[in-house]
Amino acid sequence: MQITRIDDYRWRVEAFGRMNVPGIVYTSARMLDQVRQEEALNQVANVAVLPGILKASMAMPDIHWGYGFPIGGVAAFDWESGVVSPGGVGYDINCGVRLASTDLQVEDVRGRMKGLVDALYRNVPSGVGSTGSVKLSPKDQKKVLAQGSQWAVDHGYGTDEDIDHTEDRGCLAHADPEVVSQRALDRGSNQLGTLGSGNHFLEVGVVEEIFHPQAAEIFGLRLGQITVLLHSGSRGLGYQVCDDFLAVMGKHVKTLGIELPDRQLACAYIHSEQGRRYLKAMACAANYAWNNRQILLHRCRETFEEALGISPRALNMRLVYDVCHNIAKKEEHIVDGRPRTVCVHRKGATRAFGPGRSEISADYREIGQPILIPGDMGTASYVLVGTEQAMLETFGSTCHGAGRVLSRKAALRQSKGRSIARELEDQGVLVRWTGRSTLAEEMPEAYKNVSQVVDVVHGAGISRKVARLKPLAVVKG
DNA sequence: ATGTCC
Repeated sequence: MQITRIDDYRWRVEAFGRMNVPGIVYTSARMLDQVRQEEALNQVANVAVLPGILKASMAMPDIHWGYGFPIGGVAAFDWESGVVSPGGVGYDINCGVRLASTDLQVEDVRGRMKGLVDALYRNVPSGVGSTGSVKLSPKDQKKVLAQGSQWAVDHGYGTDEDIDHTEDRGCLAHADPEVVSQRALDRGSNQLGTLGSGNHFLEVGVVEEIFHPQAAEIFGLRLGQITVLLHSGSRGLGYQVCDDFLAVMGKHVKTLGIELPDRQLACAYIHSEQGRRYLKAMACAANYAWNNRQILLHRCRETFEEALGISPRALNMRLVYDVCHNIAKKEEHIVDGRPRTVCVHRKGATRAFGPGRSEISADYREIGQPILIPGDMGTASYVLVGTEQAMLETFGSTCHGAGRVLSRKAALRQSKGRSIARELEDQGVLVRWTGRSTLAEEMPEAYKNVSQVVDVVHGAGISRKVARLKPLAVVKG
């Protein structure tokens, strides 16, 4: 594999073998060494072999090894001649992040964080297999899958503004519950309003620095403000949809005569029966995830009010934005100077639409889309804004987080004999968690430096820094 | 990520 430096932030994986396009990796000289040791670069090259891929197989600076496609990967396929692949979306369909602002300043919660985080831990179910308080009839469950966030708001979990400030208004329109397996439906029947485990979290933070005052003001962010950041996905339902369609496509792809460099790249042409069914089922899982995050936000509002003894009005917890970072979407982009309809796979990558795109909430359309980048639980999270450069280069996409550097196993090994909770507390971060090994697997050293990751996408111009948030309290699954 | 092995 030959890798050529383009500039300070871009490296090209030269096309070889059956690659249709080159790979482009957004990174820095410093982080490239970490990437080189991984299988992830081979995965970037593998994706370039798939039929109908346009421009390049791209990777963001938080790239790491994933199922088939790398996490941090962006790949767009021609809508007419290209493929869709469950591995290009990931097991957690519409895993995503939402950020809420409040009218509280950090002084207002000083000395009250312990009570708050205990209440959040009590009220927001977390951990593998956790179940929530929202019970769905089979009929309601299908409505959730078809309607996404709207179902939650219609049932008292949130406001119309929440929907305005959610990517795709919290609903992919082509969702068809009839193509979702009974097993997936069963797994999702009692998990709405639950956090999940692994890297999913609920974080109370404070706005620590502002880089782009105009965008920060439009997004409703100011220094010293208390914020809530939620990271969760489609739980067991999305996992099952992915699993079901990997099996379908694994079989199907063998009939197509596409020679895959990796079986995990199982795919189908977008217009095939299998491709269309996957996209319909994926949309259902995406809608489930938006509904889930909407209910989680509602629980946060209730819990802040209860734990701090304040009114909804005094709290004024408003959704800044909700972004998904595991999805395949039909979008219009300019490719080689002409408009094309494409299927963009963002796997551990965030939409980063620049100013003017009609898909962005009217409140933000002039400045660009808010982008939410969670870091590790001890360091920081970032708010960015989408740019015209992202539209030109990356199909309007950017990074999604810090990205792992240690496997879960390696993190466990390195944390032996330490108290990660104590270490975090010493750094001013209160943590509550469910899983036995979650904190160790998720310790700050298991991740790349999020500031370095963000500096790459900012430096490359595919998004722009708006604000940095510092965690004060974290609930993990 | 995941009822972390139907």
